[in-house]
Amino acid sequence: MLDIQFIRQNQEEIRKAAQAKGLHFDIEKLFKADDERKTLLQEIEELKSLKNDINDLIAQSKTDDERQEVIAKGKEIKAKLEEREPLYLAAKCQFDALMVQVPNIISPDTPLGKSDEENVEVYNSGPGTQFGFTPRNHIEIGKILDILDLERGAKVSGYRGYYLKNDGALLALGIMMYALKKVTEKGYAPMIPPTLVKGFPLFGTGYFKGAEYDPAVDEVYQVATHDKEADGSAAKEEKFLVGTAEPSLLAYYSGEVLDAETLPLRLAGFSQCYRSEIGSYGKDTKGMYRVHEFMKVEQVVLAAADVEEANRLQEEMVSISEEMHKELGLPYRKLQICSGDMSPGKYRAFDIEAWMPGLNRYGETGSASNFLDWQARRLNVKYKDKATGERKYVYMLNNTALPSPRILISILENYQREDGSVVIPEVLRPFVGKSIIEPPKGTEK
RNA sequence: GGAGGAAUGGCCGAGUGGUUGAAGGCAGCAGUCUUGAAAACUGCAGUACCGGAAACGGUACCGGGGGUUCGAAUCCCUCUUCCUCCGCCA
Repeated sequence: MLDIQFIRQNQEEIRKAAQAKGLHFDIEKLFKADDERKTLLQEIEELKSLKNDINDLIAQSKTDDERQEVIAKGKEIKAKLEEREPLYLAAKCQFDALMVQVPNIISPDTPLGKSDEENVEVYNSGPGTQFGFTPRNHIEIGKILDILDLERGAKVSGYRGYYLKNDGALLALGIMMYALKKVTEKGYAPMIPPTLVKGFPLFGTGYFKGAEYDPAVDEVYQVATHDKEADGSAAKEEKFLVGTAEPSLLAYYSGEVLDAETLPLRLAGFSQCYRSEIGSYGKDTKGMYRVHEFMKVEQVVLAAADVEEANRLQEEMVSISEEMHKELGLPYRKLQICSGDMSPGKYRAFDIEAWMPGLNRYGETGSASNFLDWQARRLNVKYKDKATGERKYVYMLNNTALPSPRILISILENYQREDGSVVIPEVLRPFVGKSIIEPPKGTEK
């Protein structure tokens, strides 16, 4: 969400951003709704002002007749208000619905493009791992090493379900522990946030495509509502499963005014992540590349309202992800996301993609986004500017530190040897307790 | 799951239908006094939205939502959160 004043002052830029992102947004309709809302608001406030005068008139009235006259006047005003108020509410409702759809502007360095094919590679760590044999994919490796079971995963959990077993389980958690330690060293406060949340954190961060949750388009799981209507009280509770720690981490400060001196706030959350993948039927159907639940360490930053500072913090986060890819010895590249591949709220975005030999391509293992104040307005997080004493919305940014299963894919496939065994990257060895994962005895062919 | 209690400004805390955006206190800011500090005294101080170049004016806000009334912090309904006790349980 943006500020209506800002939208009016920067309408050309917003029009351009909407077009570049491939969104259809009628800005004139918004302005009309705003005008209508304001006209009605003024009318109502005037009536209310008259209504408030009644109190004084009552106090001044000396006789009972005078008093009755004033009360009659009050009744008249009340009737007028009752007629106007629904009109105002409808106008405001219309305005709010449009406001929520206004896309954020895009940074000047964002490449224009229609889809992910036009993302721009800004760094490449070099050619992928070379093998003296035909490399296997992580599914085959997982089977040989008895660390991944997709069949039973599907049996128990359903489509895209999986079990990580034995050293696979240790390796997955090791990746998480490694990432959490790394970002903690870099000054990000580690957190284990809730994954079962109310609607507002997801609305606030932009994970609901509209103003309300829509199971037909939103990639979010809704947990069955607990409906107590049977016993007379109509208590309903909507809960959702987060797809990343980002909503929980950012909503932590919702409704608060932060002390400017604490900014930038750097947080890192470890969480299980749930994704319905509702728009991805038939995409990446094999293995654990695209799954319904996985573990991830996510970083977020709440910063002062300064674009350059925010961009710098975004780069700081990306560089931490890059450092981890390097330490893990994974070939990777860095992409700047083009306008058409950016969600409405984003100002500037980068992806990290690790090389996955078994898939013979790069696969997304991280994404760093700068939203400026777009999320902070929805979540209502401000800070008090030290110099002016003014309250401003913070700028919010997020970045994948490491996602467990996708990094696991890249590790298994890059570190595989001809016999199916996998060398464990140095930095993860303390967590697994060994340097090589070998096929269980008696199973090698 | 059962039974009670509570929710007021940054904090504490008055206030049960009419100049209450809200007494009083603490903390905060500015000033007087002081060599400086403390103390004392004086003054200023909430947030959001609308109008305005500004000064300023208006409206709303006493956990959220709804209702009664000419008028609600105050009465009614409802939800949420917190506390206490009992029961149950990882």
